[in-house]
Amino acid sequence: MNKPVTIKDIARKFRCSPSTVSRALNNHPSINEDTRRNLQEYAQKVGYQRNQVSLNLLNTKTASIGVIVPTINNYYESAIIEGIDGVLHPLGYTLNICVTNEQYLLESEYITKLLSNRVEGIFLSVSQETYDFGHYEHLENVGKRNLPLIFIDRDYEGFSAGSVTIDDYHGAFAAVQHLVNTGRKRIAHLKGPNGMAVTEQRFKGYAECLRQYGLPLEESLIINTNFKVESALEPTAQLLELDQRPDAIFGVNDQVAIGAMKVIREKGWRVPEDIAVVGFDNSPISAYISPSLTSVGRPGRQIGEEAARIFLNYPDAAAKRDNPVHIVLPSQLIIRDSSAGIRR
Amino acid sequence: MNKPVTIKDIARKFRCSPSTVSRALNNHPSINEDTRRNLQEYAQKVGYQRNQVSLNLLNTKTASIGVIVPTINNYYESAIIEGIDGVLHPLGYTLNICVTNEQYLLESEYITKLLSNRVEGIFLSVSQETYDFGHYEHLENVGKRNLPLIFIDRDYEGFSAGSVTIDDYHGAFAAVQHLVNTGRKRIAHLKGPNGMAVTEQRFKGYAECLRQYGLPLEESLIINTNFKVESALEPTAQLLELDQRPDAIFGVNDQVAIGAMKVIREKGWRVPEDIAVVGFDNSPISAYISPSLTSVGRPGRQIGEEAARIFLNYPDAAAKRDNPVHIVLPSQLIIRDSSAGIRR
DNA sequence: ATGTGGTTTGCAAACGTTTGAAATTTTTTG
DNA sequence: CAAAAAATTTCAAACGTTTGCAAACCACAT
Repeated sequence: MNKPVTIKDIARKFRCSPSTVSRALNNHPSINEDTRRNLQEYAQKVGYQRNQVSLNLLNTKTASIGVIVPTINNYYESAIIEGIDGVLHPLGYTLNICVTNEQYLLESEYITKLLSNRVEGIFLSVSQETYDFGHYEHLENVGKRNLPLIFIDRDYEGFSAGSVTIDDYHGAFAAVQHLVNTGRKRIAHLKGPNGMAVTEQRFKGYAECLRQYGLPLEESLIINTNFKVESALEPTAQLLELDQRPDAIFGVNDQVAIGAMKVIREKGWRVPEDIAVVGFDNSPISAYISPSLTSVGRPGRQIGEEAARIFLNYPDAAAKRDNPVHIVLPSQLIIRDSSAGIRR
Repeated sequence: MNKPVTIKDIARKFRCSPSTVSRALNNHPSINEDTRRNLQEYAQKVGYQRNQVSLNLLNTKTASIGVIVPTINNYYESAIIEGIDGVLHPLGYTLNICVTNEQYLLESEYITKLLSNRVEGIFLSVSQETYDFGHYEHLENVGKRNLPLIFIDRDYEGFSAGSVTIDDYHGAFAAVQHLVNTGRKRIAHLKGPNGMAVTEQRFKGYAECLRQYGLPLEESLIINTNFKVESALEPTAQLLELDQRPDAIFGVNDQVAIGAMKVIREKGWRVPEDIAVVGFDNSPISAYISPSLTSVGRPGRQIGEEAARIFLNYPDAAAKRDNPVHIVLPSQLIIRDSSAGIRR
């Protein structure tokens, strides 16, 4: 862990000025050919690495941008990051990935850190806690700096910024419509945590679809989960013990749907014959489990790409704080075995 | 996107020196109470954020460390990152997560970037390409700087550095032993890409176990995959068309095992009655699919934690370049339905 | 007035690099 | 050989912050 070699060190060694070394290493034309070669060779030998920190200071820019997400352990989130990186990496930007673990405190801490590290933009998928408590003071300084802020996946209407989200509403609607069309009458919903936009939009799609098809919205058929597979177990068991058992379950995501399927099987019912199951995310595994899972696909990668493009167009009027762009990408129902077969 | 307020701006506004502003904002005792309050209030109002870049330069340290992984879209990798962060975040370190997507070029580029950004340590899980081509020139400058480098998950013997890995060998051995003990005679292996340590260690465990139990090692029963679920489909189909069909399949990871199960079902065979299946990773989903998947668990989080501890102890002799620490954590077989039932 | 002691503020240097302009050295030319 | 031109190198400032040390200011006692 020895000190990095600096341009000054090299200059001292060669009894020349730091300017000369700098120009030599940057192939500046006004440097003598021999000098250039000697300096470059020596720099290479001692493993000189230009100090980017000093450059960032000098240029007052960093070519780095912050990405704050609740979790990375998940197909969808990492697809978003890939999408952002795919657009921004070729342009020389570096991503600064921060994982909040759904905690407001960490989110706030990371915002401060990113601002203080002078990132040139922030992509934010707000944590569950932030949503729950609804306080957005940590974004104030982002506003004061007028730094490009783009909400990804989870939007927050209270703060005027660009956003790229999924049409959860229509995705959910399509899923439930599919269940209705295949003859299901009592469709339960394993809902996410109350208050979150994803959760509520999907719920809305579910509720509205039932309404349009004249089916009742029954409270006993709607139970909260927290997106994790385990959180579906108890609620599903509860559903199966109802006097009027559901004949379909719409899970807020694939994890929950998979958890539900497990319980259904364990209780001796069949999927899809007795109970159809539909998830949300179209995670890679959903096509390979048995029965394969019908699911609503979200174009995670595309979200990231669109968000990156908003960032790149930021100086444009359209993307500005007073009139932010909101992109809503469609989701797509992918029908598989877990909901197959028409019922009469 | 307006310029950040600096300490100089504030000083100009208040007709005082930058030193005074700096001290006031840092609650230095020698600052007049009124001055302090005024300056702090103003700084707060205009959203002043100290410029960490300049501080990093001044102190020639950054309290940030690089983490280079092939992918983050995966339970295991993200558990490792969580582990590292869990230990290092409370101490004020910031992680700089880089995803190589298994490409040597990106890995090399990130190493350079991290060095040049003056990170204080690097955690590296080498990419598949790096492994394949076996060139480690990109690590030379890390060596010259004598910067703490810790291999996580995938070790490379050619470069003297600390490492934390999994005992893949014994994990694989245990998995195959379990299959043998439950009466399986023709155990196939869906191997990973040749040359990678994980792949080869697991293969070794498989091969050695067969040898110890007097079972032949048949080439036709060993086929390569690339860890992804799709990559198991064709190889499994191939296995099922053999004259002497296998009665068990040991997959290099859960994804591959799940892919294999799908094909087995589609061809009309039963798991585990006709063919037992065992995976590797104990990914969260493995307990919830049907049949639930027997798998070898890897303590990802613990890997990250141990690696972080090596980093923290780096000045110690034990962790130094000339005598690096190598920690090998045990893996653990978790038996589920996909391999249940004894056969005679 | 002068000195003492305490409080508060400012100066200047430092971190590593780049870059316009000035200075120096080398080469060319008449 | 001197002058002009060209090639090469150095100087100094800048980015934003901190900090040891010196300076300024104030109140109060002599």
